[in-house]
Amino acid sequence: VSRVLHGHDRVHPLTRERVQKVIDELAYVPNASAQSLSRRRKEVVGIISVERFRPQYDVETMSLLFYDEILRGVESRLADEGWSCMITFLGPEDPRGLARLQSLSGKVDGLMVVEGIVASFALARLAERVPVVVIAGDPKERLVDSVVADNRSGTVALVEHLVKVHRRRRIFHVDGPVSAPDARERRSALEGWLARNREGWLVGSYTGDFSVRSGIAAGERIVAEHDDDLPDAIVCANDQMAIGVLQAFASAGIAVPETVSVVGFDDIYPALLSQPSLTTVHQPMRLIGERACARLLERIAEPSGVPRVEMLPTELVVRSSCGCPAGTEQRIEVGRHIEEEGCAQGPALARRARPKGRRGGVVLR
Amino acid sequence: VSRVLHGHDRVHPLTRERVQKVIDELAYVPNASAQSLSRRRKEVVGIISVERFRPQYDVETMSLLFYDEILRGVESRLADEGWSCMITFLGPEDPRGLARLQSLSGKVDGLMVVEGIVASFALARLAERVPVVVIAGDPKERLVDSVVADNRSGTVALVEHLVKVHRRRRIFHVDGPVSAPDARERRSALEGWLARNREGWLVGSYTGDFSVRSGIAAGERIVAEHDDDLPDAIVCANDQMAIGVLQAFASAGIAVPETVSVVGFDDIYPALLSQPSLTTVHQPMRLIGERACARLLERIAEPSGVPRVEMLPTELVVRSSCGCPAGTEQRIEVGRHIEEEGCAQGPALARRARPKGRRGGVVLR
DNA sequence: CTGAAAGCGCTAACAA
DNA sequence: TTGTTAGCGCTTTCAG
Repeated sequence: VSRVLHGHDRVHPLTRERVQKVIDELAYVPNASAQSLSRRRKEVVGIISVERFRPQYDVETMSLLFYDEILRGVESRLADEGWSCMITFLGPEDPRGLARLQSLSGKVDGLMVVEGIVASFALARLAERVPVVVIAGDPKERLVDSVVADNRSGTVALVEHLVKVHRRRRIFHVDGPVSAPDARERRSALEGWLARNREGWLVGSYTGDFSVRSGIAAGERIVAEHDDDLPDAIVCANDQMAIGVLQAFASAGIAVPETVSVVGFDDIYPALLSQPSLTTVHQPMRLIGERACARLLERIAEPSGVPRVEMLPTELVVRSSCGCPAGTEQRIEVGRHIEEEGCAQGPALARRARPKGRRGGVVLR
Repeated sequence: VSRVLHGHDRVHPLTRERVQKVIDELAYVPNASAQSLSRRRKEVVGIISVERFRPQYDVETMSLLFYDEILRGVESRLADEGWSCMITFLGPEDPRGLARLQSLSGKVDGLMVVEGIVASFALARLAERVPVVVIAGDPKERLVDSVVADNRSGTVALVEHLVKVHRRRRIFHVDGPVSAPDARERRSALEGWLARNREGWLVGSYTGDFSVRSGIAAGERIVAEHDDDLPDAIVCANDQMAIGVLQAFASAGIAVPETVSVVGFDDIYPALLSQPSLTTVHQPMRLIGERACARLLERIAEPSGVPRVEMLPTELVVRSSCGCPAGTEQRIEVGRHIEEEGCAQGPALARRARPKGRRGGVVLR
């Protein structure tokens, strides 16, 4: 039955037919647990994503679509392979978190983890047991495979658009939390560009927490402190905060984009509907999911080897909050697809790199 | 090790400690496949949901949030139990569909299927192998367990609000596709109410396909055919179509809600932002997921027994497109939590009710 | 090409 | 309380 089912072995056509008939009659489906046990492969990967419980839809909820798109990307890649996907949502402070991760790790051949949920020590522990790919993590991460969007060139495209096209020179930065790697990337790209180019400079900054609320606070602060001398442009680390700034400015009667430009990052749905519609940067979420999954499958097939960081291009989405005419919606791809080698000496990887009886570095396919 | 890990058996405290120490040192996690094989239980359930690939966010995409919320409900229920969840997205015409379902059914203890993806013959086949719960299916379904929102009382609440509060008597109905059970429920509830109450009556209807586009078509048709004598209210089978109608009316210069009311169903996010904001009915998606999952777990524990339909209350969301003042946002729970017995004689269930070598009715745990 | 049998890693029943 | 062992259902040698 096994031989017929998988078609690998040579089986006499008549036998095959006879067996197949019974398979069909019984609607036989093999027990996956037994298969996995025997094959030492479960053909299942796990993805750990963020839980956020919200009773009502709002702008914050919409940013969750980000994760749902990643999931869809992962699943579609997996479907091509005949594998399946287990999903676990974890809150930032879930007390059962570790236990759930552990239990999950026994049910899968590999794990994908969305940045910001799993503490790095837990990540290292997981990585000792199964291959792990980090999604949207720190591109400086050298110990685990990761797939990220190119936040830097997205930011640069945004600033260049502001400065070169709209001549907005005095930039105010609404930053994200220091703990968020993507906020870090965006900030450092912004600062780097401003340091290299005399045409624009920073007139102030505010550290928010990625929420609309903190964007409103930033906007109010700007109005209060720079009222006589508003910045030319507000560069926000994400769309939620940009929407908050827009709201604060609307309340204060400040015209966007006439008086000041506002731009965001992420391209969440409400950014499209805001007044004025928000110029932002789009991340290829679905592609991120697909690539992360592809990378994980490679790692499962070949656990040894150096971890890599894969960086995906983003899209500058030009709408009207930057100063372009209302109704504008132009998408420009920025950045390129980069793959960088990490560091083979990392502790997490070091152990994984030498599975029983194998020297690292050998490419097996 | 097994005894220590699960704590069931009496193990000497010293032995337990000694064993636990090694477990910790090795960071031992049991192989779930071997456990499942031995226990005859995988502690995994599958959920089959709809795939819809959309390169850009728009109103249609937002309606997908519906499914994502269900998934989150399922997962949270499962987490309480220490079980895991496998997700499969299926397109309506996926040629690999059957194969994927089959393969999935070998990996799980039970399946939840979102209405409208799996043909009923395939559903029956699945139900022979594993317990199946249908989500948002036809409440007339008597052969499989199902969990649905109470579309009927939601519709009734909507119409009563329109007729009794706003005196909108001449109703136009923008219907959903005949194949959709929820559209069917909403339609028949509307017709039933109108038949029983003389205060309102139908002046026309249009059959759409749940898309914004078809809503626009409906709106244009209404404008063209009823221009001199517009209906008092347009009752749409979902929010997307209501938004389409709103758009068509805006283009035609028809004032909503002054001249005519428009209401939707589902409470998708863009309904909140439409001009005017849409009065609609909210379904408790997350709860639907939780209840469906709970029901499935019960069925897995006790496969025999009569299938049930569980109906969850909805919320009337009163905003301004019905005629209430702009800025209104009132939520009123309607309908009650109902559980109805299905038919134990159904073929799908009949076979499941007697697993090999067992007479039904024996509770095994 | 087909049949037989040794595991895969675990649980649970039984013996000690 | 602890040790031993027979499966769980499948894949994959190895013999024939």
